Amino acid sequence: MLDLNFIREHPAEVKEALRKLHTDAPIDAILQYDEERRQLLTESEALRARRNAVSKEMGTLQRQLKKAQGAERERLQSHFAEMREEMRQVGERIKAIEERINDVEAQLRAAMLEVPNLPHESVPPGADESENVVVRTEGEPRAFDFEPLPHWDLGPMLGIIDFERGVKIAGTRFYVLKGWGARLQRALVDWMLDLHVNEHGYTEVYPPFLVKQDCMWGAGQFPKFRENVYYDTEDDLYLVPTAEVPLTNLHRDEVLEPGTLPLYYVAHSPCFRREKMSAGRDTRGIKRVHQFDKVEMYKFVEPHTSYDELEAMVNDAEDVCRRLNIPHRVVQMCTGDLGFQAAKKYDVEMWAPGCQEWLEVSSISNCEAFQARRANIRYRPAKGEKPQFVHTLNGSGLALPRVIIAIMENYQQADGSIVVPEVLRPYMGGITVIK
RNA sequence: GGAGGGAUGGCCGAGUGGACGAAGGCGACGGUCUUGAAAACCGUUGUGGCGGCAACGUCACCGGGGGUUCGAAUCCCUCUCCCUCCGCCA
Repeated sequence: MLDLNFIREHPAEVKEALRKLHTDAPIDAILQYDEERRQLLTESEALRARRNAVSKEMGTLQRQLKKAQGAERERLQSHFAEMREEMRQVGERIKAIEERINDVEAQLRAAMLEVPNLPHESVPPGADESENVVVRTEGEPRAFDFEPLPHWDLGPMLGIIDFERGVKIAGTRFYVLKGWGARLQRALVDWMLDLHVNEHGYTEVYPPFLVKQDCMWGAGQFPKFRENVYYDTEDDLYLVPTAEVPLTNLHRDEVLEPGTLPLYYVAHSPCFRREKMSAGRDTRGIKRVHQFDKVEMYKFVEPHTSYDELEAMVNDAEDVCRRLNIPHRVVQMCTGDLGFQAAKKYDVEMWAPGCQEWLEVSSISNCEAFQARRANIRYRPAKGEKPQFVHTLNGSGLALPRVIIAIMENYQQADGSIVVPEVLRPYMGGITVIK
């Protein structure tokens, strides 16, 4: 959510920024609702002030009435009745105006929730992903003396990925990891969590994987990704599409006291996505599936530090690639590919020689105060000062089935076996090859 | 799932439909006293909206929402959460 004051004071700037994002949002409606809301508010408050004053008088009058006698009593009584009648009418007007205010506020809020975040000035302009910018590439693609196979061939050959049974159990885009495949995933999760906790300073979190609807709005998943989440209608609970959702909401409606920031969290969670919007894309293998595991990094920071924190988080994700010894590159999203929440975003991609493509294994965003405003997460800069919105950042560290793809395809040997990356061997019972 | 009990400021805790943004206490902050500290005493001590350059004014907020009333922390309905007991359960 953007700052309403900012929209009010710089409407042209906001509209220009939205043009760069190649999206649209109901800015004029927002301005109109805002104007009407403030007008109505002034009116109802004046009426309330009047009612408060008269009510006070009536209290005093009633006490006098108890002692009064004869004509004096009657005079007071009729005065009281007059006031009561006037206040009854004032009450009705207040009620009518406030109904209208509720209505306008609901529409204003709904419109505000539709507006995406605005891009940071350092974001390159561009219409879509074709105009993203490769910032750097690290690591040399391995030279094969045989034709490297894609993971959808290697997996079944080794008996570590079972596509047919996944489909039998849960339908298309589901899969089963078995034996060393399942173990490889568990090893990766453990190793990545240990890395971020021990060397990058994050605190491990085990959050709920089902969340209330508020959380989806707070993290900015709704309204845009409504179609893409699984949910339980009976209890109105939503399966998390990423641990970013519960992590964002960890400090919802809180004021963090001075000295608390920055907060770094890391959580492993399953992620559930219906992938409705991507129907028909990436149908082979485990690149795009309905259920996958991910290790997610999340930061709550003071605004003036958030862009340094973003670079640091990108580095934390790259560190995973480096230690696995898999070539990767960092891509900066252009304005047209920023998504809904981010002011600035990088993707980290691993090279997959089997399917011959760069696999997005991480997406790292600075959301600035966008999520903080939606979820009402503030901090107190110093004792006695007013609370302000924090900046939030999120990034995968990393997304699992894709890292498994990259390991399988990069570490495969001519006989179809897969060498276990050195850093993972302690987590794999010491084995060196999956065969 | 069943039966009861509860939710008031940073915390504890009072509150008869009008004097209540709310007693009292604790804590925190400022001050007096003191060489310094403690104690004692005095004072301050929430958030948000709207208007205003500002001082300030005004409105809202006693778990959330609705209702009754001229007027609600107080009465009614409803939801949520917490506690106790019973049942079930990894």
